[in-house]
Amino acid sequence: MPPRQAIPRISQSELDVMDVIWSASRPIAASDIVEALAGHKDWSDRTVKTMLSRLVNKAALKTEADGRRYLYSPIISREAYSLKAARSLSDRLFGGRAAPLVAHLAEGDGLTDDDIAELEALIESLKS
Amino acid sequence: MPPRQAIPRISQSELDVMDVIWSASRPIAASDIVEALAGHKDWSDRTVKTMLSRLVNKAALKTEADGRRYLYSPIISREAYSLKAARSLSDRLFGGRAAPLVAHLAEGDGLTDDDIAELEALIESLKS
DNA sequence: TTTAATTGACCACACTTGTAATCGGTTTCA
DNA sequence: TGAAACCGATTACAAGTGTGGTCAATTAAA
Repeated sequence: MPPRQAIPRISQSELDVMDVIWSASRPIAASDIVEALAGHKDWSDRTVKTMLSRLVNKAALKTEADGRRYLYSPIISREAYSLKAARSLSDRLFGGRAAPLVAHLAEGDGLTDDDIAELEALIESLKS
Repeated sequence: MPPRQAIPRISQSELDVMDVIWSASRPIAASDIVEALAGHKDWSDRTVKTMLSRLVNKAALKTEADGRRYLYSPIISREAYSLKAARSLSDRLFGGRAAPLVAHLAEGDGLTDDDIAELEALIESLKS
């Protein structure tokens, strides 16, 4: 049995950092992460560095040396994390049932026509 | 404009307490909450009391006196909280789109046939 | 009526999170 | 070649969280 990968708890802000790294889809340097975040987050570069260390510590990221700096890449995939988060929300608040969750999202214009079409196709494909 | 109810951040453990109170659907005493949690949570009653105070502080619960004790009831409804949480998850991890979220839940036997049927009916009703 | 149990109020303490500052070693540019 | 810039490591510090202890008042029981 391989040591099953436990998915660590990733905080809100840490998730913003993970997002950049997931999107990069290749090992990426801290400076590039800082730059990518600069648009929508008003963080000092030290703050981003702290997040990176913490994420490495909790085994969400790994590093490889590149000269005197590191390149960061995910250990936890976006898929794995999203799955865990979705499952946990659904279990915790909707008794594990997807329909009420979707119904909730639908309330208050939460779903566009495209969403609905997409969902319909998905349901169709699940019925087999 | 009525002072729009801001939904406070409720932590994981606090949510367990809220769950009991939501399920009670009537004002409920601390001792009953402790008892209800005893099954699946290994908490001291002091711990539960602390949660209750914090929840009252963050305006998620209100109290009414009943003799020398309090009865607790929700200010935040389960609906409101669930909606907020679902919306936030969907935005943060799935770009606000419901279909990938449902697709994720579907992976790994996340959805039963009943779920799928229910979803289908829901989708049908949304198409209008 | 003295004692034990109950209740909310207040206090404690380590860990996490958000948000950095400082330090000590490299580079690189003037 | 000496100063400036850059990098990761280490440290800081307040607020939030998980978990529970102490206290004072009250009530119920012996």
